[in-house]
Amino acid sequence: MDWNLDDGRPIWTQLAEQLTRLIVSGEYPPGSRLPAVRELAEDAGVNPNTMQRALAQLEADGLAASNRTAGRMVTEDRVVIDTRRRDLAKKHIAEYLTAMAQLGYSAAEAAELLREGEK
Amino acid sequence: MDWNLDDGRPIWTQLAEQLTRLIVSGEYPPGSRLPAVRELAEDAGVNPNTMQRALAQLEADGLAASNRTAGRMVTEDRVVIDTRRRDLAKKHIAEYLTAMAQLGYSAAEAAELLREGEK
DNA sequence: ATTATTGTATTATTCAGTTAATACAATAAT
DNA sequence: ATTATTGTATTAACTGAATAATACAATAAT
Repeated sequence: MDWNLDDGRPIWTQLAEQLTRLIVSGEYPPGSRLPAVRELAEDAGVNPNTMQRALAQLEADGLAASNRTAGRMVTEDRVVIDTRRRDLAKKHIAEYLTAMAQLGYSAAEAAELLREGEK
Repeated sequence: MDWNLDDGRPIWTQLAEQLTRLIVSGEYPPGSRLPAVRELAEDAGVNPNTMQRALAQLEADGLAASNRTAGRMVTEDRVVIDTRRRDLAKKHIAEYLTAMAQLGYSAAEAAELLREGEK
């Protein structure tokens, strides 16, 4: 997969976000097993330590838990996952509106431009 | 003013973005004089070197130019400014749609949620 | 003419993020 | 029982971002 590690923010932060997206979008279903730390790290082209840090964040968020040698599992709690999905959506909506407002676009204009696709 | 230096990205990047917003939104009109580097730095609570770096970016973008001791002026070229404003808007639109798509929301849903405000 | 203010450049230091190279304990797989 | 794989921890080194402390040249203001 394409990990898209572009902007200047810490890599482990971006990795955590990416993993979170994979979970809330269902590509890593509830209760499923995540790839091993070393495997994920190689796939993303980062140091295992960096990936470990990202995964630690996922655990802190309650999205995953590790069973030591049995690997790491996505939480079975769909409420946690869905809540996270909705919260992220709300965050993106707010950020979009704020960004557009700072450019001088009203909320109505911001919504209208979305419908047009671009311009 | 509130500079909102929050996320983990380099501060000079965020400063440049903030200054750009002030210009494209018209708070720093075309041809007007920008505050001195040291003044801006103090206001933002950052080192003058860091603010200088942000301003260098603005010049590279053609949004401002320095007249040595006469201070630094916003470009008079309204086309440059307006183009930049539109490009930033397009970027935010694309980013919003991408972010929502990664969460599993269609473009229609993303637009709908905007209209509802939240949920 | 003198002074203050401007943008700019330089050097050193600190700090967080990242990589690297291991090491260890637990346990699934054989 | 042995081996391989798992998550985890540790230490060192490197890098870029940021701060700090200056310094300098140009010129507007006095």
